[in-house]
Amino acid sequence: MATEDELDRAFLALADPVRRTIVARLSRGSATVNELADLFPISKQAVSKHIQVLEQAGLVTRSRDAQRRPVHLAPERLEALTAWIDRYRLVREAQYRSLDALLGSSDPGAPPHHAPPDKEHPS
Amino acid sequence: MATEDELDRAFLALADPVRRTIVARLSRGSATVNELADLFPISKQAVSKHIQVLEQAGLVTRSRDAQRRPVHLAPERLEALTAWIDRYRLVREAQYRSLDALLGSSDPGAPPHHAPPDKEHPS
DNA sequence: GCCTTCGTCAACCAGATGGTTGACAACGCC
DNA sequence: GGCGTTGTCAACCATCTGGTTGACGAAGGC
Repeated sequence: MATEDELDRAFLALADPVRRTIVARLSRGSATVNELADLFPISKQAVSKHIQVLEQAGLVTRSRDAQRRPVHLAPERLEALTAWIDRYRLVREAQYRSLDALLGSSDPGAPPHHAPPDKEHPS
Repeated sequence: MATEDELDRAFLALADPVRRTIVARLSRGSATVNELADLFPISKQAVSKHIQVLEQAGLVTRSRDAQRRPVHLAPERLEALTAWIDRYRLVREAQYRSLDALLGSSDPGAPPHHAPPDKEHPS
């Protein structure tokens, strides 16, 4: 299970097309900084920073190979993200489905399909 | 399927503990801005901004109820996120598992477990 | 009609982010 | 030892973010 701060960093890391492309590339095998930099029209320093963000987010790891520092994907953290999302997605979809089945259809403009706002925090 | 820009906004939206808490709260039912603001020690204007971020990310929708504007979770976009993550997570874990089974164990410092970096972008 | 509640808009501020360039350390090849 | 390769560190800059406060529009209750 990831801490709040780890979730922060992991989601933030994926909120950038460059870093998502890096993840996609790494899912097909490790790569060096220069190899990854070839994928983008930005400097290798910028790519190095992106990798640091991914590393601090726990999404990638690095090893040593002479002067190279290959980057590898760390799927465990990805799994933690889907776990977080699914916790709320599934609850919600279950509500949708059960009530959609009940109501037949729902007004997309004002989705009622569930109990009135469960005010657990009234003023 | 979500566009790159939509993924950007959705991941960015979840990269904040306040917004994640809002999502968690909404998974148990809709809520108004003031109800959500009660959950945090910040102004309702700030919460309103967070909701705008979530709305532009496609993670929540809003409806009208007199002068209230209830916020509802939109699970479809959450589903798109897990779909994106799983695409790369599963590939990667399949590699891990098959090679872990093959090798018995792997050096965590320098995970080799697959073919040498598939250089599709050599200089 | 008046006032309260709900929510947003605008202006502003401190700090983080993503990019640049330049210098430099580490390693291996000759 | 000298050189090319790989990658990082530091300084700098423009832009975005998350928060504030203050004013204001919209909808109902009285």
